[in-house]
Amino acid sequence: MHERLRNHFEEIVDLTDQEFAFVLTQFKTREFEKGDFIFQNGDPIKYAYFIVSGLVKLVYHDENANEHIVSFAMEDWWESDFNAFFNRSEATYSLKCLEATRVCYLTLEGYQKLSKGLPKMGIFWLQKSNGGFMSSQRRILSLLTTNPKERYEQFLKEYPSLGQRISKTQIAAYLGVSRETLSRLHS
Amino acid sequence: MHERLRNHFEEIVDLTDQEFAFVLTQFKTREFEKGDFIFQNGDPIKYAYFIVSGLVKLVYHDENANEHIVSFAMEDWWESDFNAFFNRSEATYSLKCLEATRVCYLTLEGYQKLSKGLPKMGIFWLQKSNGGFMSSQRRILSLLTTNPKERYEQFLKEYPSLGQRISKTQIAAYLGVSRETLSRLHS
DNA sequence: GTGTTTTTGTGACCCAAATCACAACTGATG
DNA sequence: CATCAGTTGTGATTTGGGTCACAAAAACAC
Repeated sequence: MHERLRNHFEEIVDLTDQEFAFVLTQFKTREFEKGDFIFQNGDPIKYAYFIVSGLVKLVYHDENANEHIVSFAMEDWWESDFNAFFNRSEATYSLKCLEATRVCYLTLEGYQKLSKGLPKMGIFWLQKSNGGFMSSQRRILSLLTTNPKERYEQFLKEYPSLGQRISKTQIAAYLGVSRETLSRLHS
Repeated sequence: MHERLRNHFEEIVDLTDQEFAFVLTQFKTREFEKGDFIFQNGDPIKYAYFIVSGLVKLVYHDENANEHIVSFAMEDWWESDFNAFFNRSEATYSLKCLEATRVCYLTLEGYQKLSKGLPKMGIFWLQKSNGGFMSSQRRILSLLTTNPKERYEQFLKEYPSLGQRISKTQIAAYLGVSRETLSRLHS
C-alpha cells in the first residue's frame, strides 16, 4: 500500500527511509466500494487523494442532471476537486468509484507541511501540477480540433488500459459525445 | 516595466528589495510588434514569458492549416509552450502578438534557480501552475457542457476586457465555433 | 438459475452548426 | 485619399451528431 506511494514519489524525487517516514505521517488510507462516492458536489473538500488501486471518475452534473466526466483516475494518479481543495471550499464536482478503490489521502495542511519540511516535495507537487496543466491543454486541443472518431482513437492511444476497463457510456461522457454516436464509430 | 513584474509577484508572496533584485537577475526584457511571432511551431523553447503589456495568442495549426487558439495572454499573464519549456524541446504551438507586446522572460535554469534560491518563488510557481490547471479544467467543462451561445457569454463574463480587444474571428477560434455561427448569435 | 438492471447496437428523424458564397464595413498603409 | 487586407453580417445548403425508441446481450443480484 505505502510501497506504491513511495515508488510514485521516487519516480520524481529520491527519498531516504527517514524522509519517507516523515511523508507518511501526513497520510491516511481508506477503502471504497464500487459505486461509492469519495465526495459529492457541495461537500467541503479537505483532502487530496492518491489512488493506490482501483478506478474513479470525477464528474460534473449540469442543471439538466447530465453527467460530464472531467477526468478518470486510476492507480498512481492524484485526484480531488483541486479548486475546492486549495481554496478550502465546497466541491463543484463529485468523485465516484467505478471499481473498488484504495486511496492514501492528505489535507492541505499536510500538503503544505510536506513542501516546507522537505523542499523535494515542493518540487514533486510542482511537477505534478505542471503535468496536470499540460495534459489539460492537450485535452482542450483535442476537443477543439477533432471529431468524435479521432477523439476516441486518441483516447485509446493515450490510455490503452482504460478502453477495456470503462464502459462505452462512461467514455462517451468523457469525450463529450453521445453514447449512440460512440457506438456507431466502428462502422 | 519591472515594477509590474514585482507587483505581480507580490500578489502572492512578499519580496524585499534585495530578494526582488535577485529575481531580476534571471530576467531579460524584449518588445514585439503586432503580428510578430514570439516563437513558432518547431522552435526550441528556451523561455517562459511574462506579458508586461500587450496581447498574444497561443495557437495550434492542425494538418489542414486551421488555426485553433489554445489561449490568449495579456498583461500580467505568463505564457509559453510550457510542455516544450519544461522538457527543453520544440514547440508544438506558436505564440503570436495581437498587439505590440512587451515581455519579461526567463530560462528554465532561471526558473529553477529562483525556486532553489528563494523558497517563496517555489510557492509562487506552484500557485501559478495550480491556477493554470484549474482554469484549464473549467474550460474543458465549458467545452463539454455548453453550446456556442453560452460559451460566448461565459467567455465575455470571464474576460470582459477581451470582448472588445479581440476580433470575433479570433474569439471564434478560441471557442471552437465557426466565425459565422458566432456572428449569428446576436439574433 | 431466473429475474432485473445496465450496456451496447442500430434504425428513423431532426436540428444546430459547418460550409460556401458574397457584400458591406473598417482600418491600416503607402 | 485611394488601395488593399482583414472583419463582420447574412443567405442558402449540407451534414454530423443528438435524440428518441426498441431489442439483443452482458453483468449482477438473490
